[in-house]
Amino acid sequence: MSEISKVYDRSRVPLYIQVASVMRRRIETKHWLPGQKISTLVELEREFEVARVTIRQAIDILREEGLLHSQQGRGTFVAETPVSRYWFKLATSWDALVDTIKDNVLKRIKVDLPPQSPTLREEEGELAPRYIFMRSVQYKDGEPYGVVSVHLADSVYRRAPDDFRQHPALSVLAGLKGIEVQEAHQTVVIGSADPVTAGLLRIELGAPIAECRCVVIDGKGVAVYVADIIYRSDAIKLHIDLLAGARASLRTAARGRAKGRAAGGSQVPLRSCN
Amino acid sequence: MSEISKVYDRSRVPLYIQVASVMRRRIETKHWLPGQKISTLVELEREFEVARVTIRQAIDILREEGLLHSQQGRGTFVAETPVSRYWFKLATSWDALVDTIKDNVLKRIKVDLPPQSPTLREEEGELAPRYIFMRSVQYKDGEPYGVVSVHLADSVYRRAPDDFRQHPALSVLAGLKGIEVQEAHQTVVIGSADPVTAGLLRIELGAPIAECRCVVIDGKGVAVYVADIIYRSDAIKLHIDLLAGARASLRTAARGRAKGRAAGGSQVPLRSCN
DNA sequence: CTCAATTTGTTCGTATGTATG
DNA sequence: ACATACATACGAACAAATTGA
Repeated sequence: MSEISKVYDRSRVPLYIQVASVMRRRIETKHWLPGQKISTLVELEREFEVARVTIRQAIDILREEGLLHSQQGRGTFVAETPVSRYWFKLATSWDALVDTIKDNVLKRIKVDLPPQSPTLREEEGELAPRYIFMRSVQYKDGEPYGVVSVHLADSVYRRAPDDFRQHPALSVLAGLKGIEVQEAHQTVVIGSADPVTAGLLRIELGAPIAECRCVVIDGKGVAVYVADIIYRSDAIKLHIDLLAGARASLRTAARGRAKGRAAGGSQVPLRSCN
Repeated sequence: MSEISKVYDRSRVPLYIQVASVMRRRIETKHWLPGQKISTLVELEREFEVARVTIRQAIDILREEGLLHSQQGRGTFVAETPVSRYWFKLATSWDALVDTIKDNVLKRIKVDLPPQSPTLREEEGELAPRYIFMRSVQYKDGEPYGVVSVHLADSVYRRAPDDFRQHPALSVLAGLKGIEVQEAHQTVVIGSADPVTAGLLRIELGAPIAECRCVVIDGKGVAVYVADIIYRSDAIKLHIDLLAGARASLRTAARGRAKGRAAGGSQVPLRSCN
């Protein structure tokens, strides 16, 4: 048995779907450029070590998706205008997070059996006595890309019920006076869509998703905001500035030394150490 | 047509695999608790609106994975010791990154046609004149979980060729004197495995993966280290302290006021340069 | 202990989908 | 396009183990 068929065998997914997913990826990663003619059926047959019909089935899928178009006698070509992916930048700081969500387009979803309170891990603070539960779907260009399920401490909710009903909870929370935020963190893992999520995001059951959990802990150690956010995996991108901490320190230090001086330019001096 | 079968129809993946993935998720999210008896076949039949045999096939998959076990006449139960997933914490700062990889278990892979130099985007700095290309696979408990493809500037490589051959490039780089790091960032998106990656990581073709790109830019604006790292999606977890920037500022400000006080504990003083 | 209800395990027939040559 | 082989999915019927009345 050849190397490549061992890879296929690892999967229970039909061959032509696997082949399609590989070709789709080549287009997305610009390995196959827009407008370019892709390999001939014969070449693909040899490369993937599958029958011609299987290649054709894979190409059919991508044609339906608008990623390829074929012309008899000429060949198969990559579409000129591939869909843009990974447009949503996951926030990595409080300010960025509040900023990105402040003018989100979202639609509230009714939940039949709202959970009374969130289930917290040890490091996620203490439970508040009462929570409000809300769920909404985020849209871009009419396409859903995220589902947000929020547990908001009732005490916080009562401060501005109308605002919380109409606007993203976190941005309302950030604007409230007198709330001391002791901790705010977000964890991200990759999971797969359950039927409810798949329905809301209009993706396949079991399709990869990014599961984000965002917890805000107040000055007393109480988790006042607990959000489970699920994004389509092809919508999001994460950009981490590995030197951000150092940069922030420098900025503050500089500010401390020469008070009021701007942190100057886009470049930072940094790392001449070692 | 019912709601749920609409969801199924969106996918070309076999039904029993979809059902299995939903049930797997319930176990992972503790919706079904360890040791608990899950719904009977008849109930599951009704819930998923599929035939009994299909439910059985799904359960068979999870039994093979060690997540479920059934007993005739009693029922089907969630395993007591579900496999731990998401154990690898993706680093979000330079120090954490250097720290996590410094004693990695990895195996070098020979690459037939190493690319001459990386393809950089605008924000990723200037190309160095020459690069060395290396690829390795990272293991935990004999299981592969990551593939690292590194382009290292030749000028840097020559500083310590032996070290670079034997140890993770980034930790060697971090230890080199006189290298000024101007930028270091990492972007993460979710993709799907191509045949080569699937083979190396022993996952299905098209299975979800985390694609990380890590770029280090030196003082002259040259990208000296460009790594494409691919992780199995079920291996990694990302923890973001949203207040890290603010915290770092505070820390430095405090240090500025009371000069010379050690940053305490086993933590490296770090970045006290400049 | 037996009986009935419950629950998983197995098998058949049929129809359609997948993959090859 | 065709013939062949195997996988997927359904519904139904029956067998075997477990439980509790």
